[in-house]
Amino acid sequence: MASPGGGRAAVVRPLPSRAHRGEGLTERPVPSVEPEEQAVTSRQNRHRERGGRGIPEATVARLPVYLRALTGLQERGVATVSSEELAAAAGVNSAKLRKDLSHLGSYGTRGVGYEVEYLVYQISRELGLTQDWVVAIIGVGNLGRALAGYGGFASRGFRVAGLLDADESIVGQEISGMTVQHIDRLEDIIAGHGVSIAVIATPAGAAQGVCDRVVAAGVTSVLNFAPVVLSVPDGVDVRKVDLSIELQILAFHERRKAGGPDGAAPLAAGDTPPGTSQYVEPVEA
Amino acid sequence: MASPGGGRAAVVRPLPSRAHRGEGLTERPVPSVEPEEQAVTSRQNRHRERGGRGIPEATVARLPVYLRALTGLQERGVATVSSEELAAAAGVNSAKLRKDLSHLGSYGTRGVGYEVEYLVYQISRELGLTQDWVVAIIGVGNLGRALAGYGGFASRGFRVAGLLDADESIVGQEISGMTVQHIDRLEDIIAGHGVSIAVIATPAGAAQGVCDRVVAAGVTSVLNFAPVVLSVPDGVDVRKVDLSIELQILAFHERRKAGGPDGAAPLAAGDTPPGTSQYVEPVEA
DNA sequence: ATGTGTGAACTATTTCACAGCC
DNA sequence: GGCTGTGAAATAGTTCACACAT
Repeated sequence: MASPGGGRAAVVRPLPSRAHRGEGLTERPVPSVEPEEQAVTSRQNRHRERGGRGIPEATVARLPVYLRALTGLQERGVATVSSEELAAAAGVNSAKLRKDLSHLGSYGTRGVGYEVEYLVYQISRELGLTQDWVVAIIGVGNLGRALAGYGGFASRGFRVAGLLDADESIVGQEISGMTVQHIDRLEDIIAGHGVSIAVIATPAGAAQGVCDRVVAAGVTSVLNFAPVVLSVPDGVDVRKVDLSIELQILAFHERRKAGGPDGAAPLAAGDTPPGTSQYVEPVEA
Repeated sequence: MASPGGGRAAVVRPLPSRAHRGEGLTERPVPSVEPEEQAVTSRQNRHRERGGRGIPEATVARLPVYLRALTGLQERGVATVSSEELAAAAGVNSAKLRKDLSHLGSYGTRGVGYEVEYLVYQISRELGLTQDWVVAIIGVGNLGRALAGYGGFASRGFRVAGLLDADESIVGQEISGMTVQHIDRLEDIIAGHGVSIAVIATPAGAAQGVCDRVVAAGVTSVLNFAPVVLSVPDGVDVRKVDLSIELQILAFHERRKAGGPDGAAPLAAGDTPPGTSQYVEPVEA
C-alpha cells in the first residue's frame, strides 16, 4: 500500500500524466506487431502464434474482471495496488493475476505494485476499449429491453446503434431513449452505423436466420442469447450466454453437495412431482 | 448425413422402454458411489477425486449443450445419432463429444451410435434434472423480468418459487403469473419453499448484501447477474453471467481481425468521439 | 524489505489414432 | 464397414518459488 502520489486523493484524477513512471526509459516489451495468423487454415480453432503477442484466451476472459476491479479502486481514489490486493478484488489468486498481466507487458513496479490508472489504460487498450464499438440489438423482448437499458454497455465504449424487432406491435416503441426499428432495416442499420457486433436476443427459432443476415451484412462478432448453437463461417466469432445452461451446471454441483451421489433429493421441492415428464424411468415395458 | 435409424419417424415416442438395449446384460459402469471429498480442506478449488465418478468441469459445462441438441433431435423424431452428428448439432468435434460421454458411462453402441432418448435420460440424471430445483429470483428489474419469463427454466425442472425486490412500487405487481414479494420475505421464502438456488439480478450495489442473506438462509448455489465479484464462504458455488464482459471479449477478438494489432479502428463509429473519456492518451503533461 | 516477473513443475483439457465390438 | 471408447500424445492453463529490480 502507501499511496505513492502522497495523500489518498479522494478525487479521481482525469489525467495521470504518467510522466513520473520514467516515460523515456521504461521498456515497452510488447509493441512488436504480430502477423495474426487466422482465418487461413480450415481448422476451427485458431491457435494464436505464441510469440510477441498472443494473449491466452483464459487471460483475455479475465482482463475485463481486472478492469472492473481497477475501476472500482480508481473511484475510491486508490493510486497503487499490489497483485495481492487486486487479485483479491477480482476473485483470483495473485500468481494468476501476475501471470496474466505479464502477458500485456511489464506494467508493474517491483517492490511497489501497479499504478491503478496506468493499468486501467493498458488493459483498456489491450481489450480495444479505447475505441468505440457499435452494436445492434436484435430482438426486443424482455431480455432485449434489459440489454438496451444496461449501463455497462455505454460506459465501456459500446454504443447501441439500433434496437430491432420483427413484431409490428413493438416497432416504433421508445426503449431507453431509442426507437425500435423493424427488422427489415437490419442491413441498412449495420451498413449505415458501422455495426461490428450484433447482439441476438430473439427467440430460438429466429436466431440462425438473423445471424445469417448480420454475417452477410458484414458483422464478424455475435453475442448470442438465444438457446441455439449458431453456425457461422470461419472468421466470425460467436459468444453465447445461456441462462438455462448456467442453472444446469449449478444443479449438477448442488446435487453433489447435499444429496448422495445419485438419488436423494437435497432439499428440493417438497411437494411437486418430477418435472421431466418426457422420460419415465424404465420400469419394464 | 443419412438418417441413422432408417425411416424418419415423425412421431416422438413418449417411452422408449429401452428393453432392446439388453437391459439385463448391459454393464452400468458408473453406479459406484464416491465419498465426494469436498469442503474439507481450505483449498479454494476442490479437485474432485479422479476415480469412479468425478466428471471434469469442462465436460459438465458441455452436458447441457448436448442435452439441448438431443432434445431437438428427439422432437424431430430421430431415434439414434452418431457422435459425429450429435457433435455437429452441439458445435463441438466428435472426439470431444465421445470423451465427454465416456465419463458418464458406456451409453453408445459401437458401429451404431447413441440412442437419443436413452442418452437424454442419462445426461438429465447426471445433471440432476430428474429432480426439481427451486429457485428464487432477487431483483425484478428488466433483467429479472426477462428471467422470470424465460421458458428454459420451467422446462428443465427449475421452479421459480418467488420474485423479490426492494422497490415498493414493484412489490405486488404480477410478473409472468407471479406476484413480486418484498425482499423482507427473503428468508421466509427460502425456508418455506426449500429454495436451493438463488438468482441475483439486483443492481451491483445490492448484490453482496443479498448474497450474504441467501447464504445465511442456507442457499448454496448462486447465479449472479450483477457486475460484481461476490465473496462467499467455502462450499457455496457462484456462477456469474456478465454481459459487459462478453462484449469486451468480443471486442478484443474483433480488433485482432480487422484493425492492425494496435491503433486503426476496424469499422467502428465513423462519427463519434472516443467513448472512454476517463483516461486520455498521455500526450505529455 | 518488498513485491513483480517468470522459468519450471504440475494439472487440466483437447486431440489423435486405433483396438474392439456391432 | 462403421462407430464407440479410450490410452497416449499434444496443448493449454495454473501454481510454485525465487531471482531480481526498486
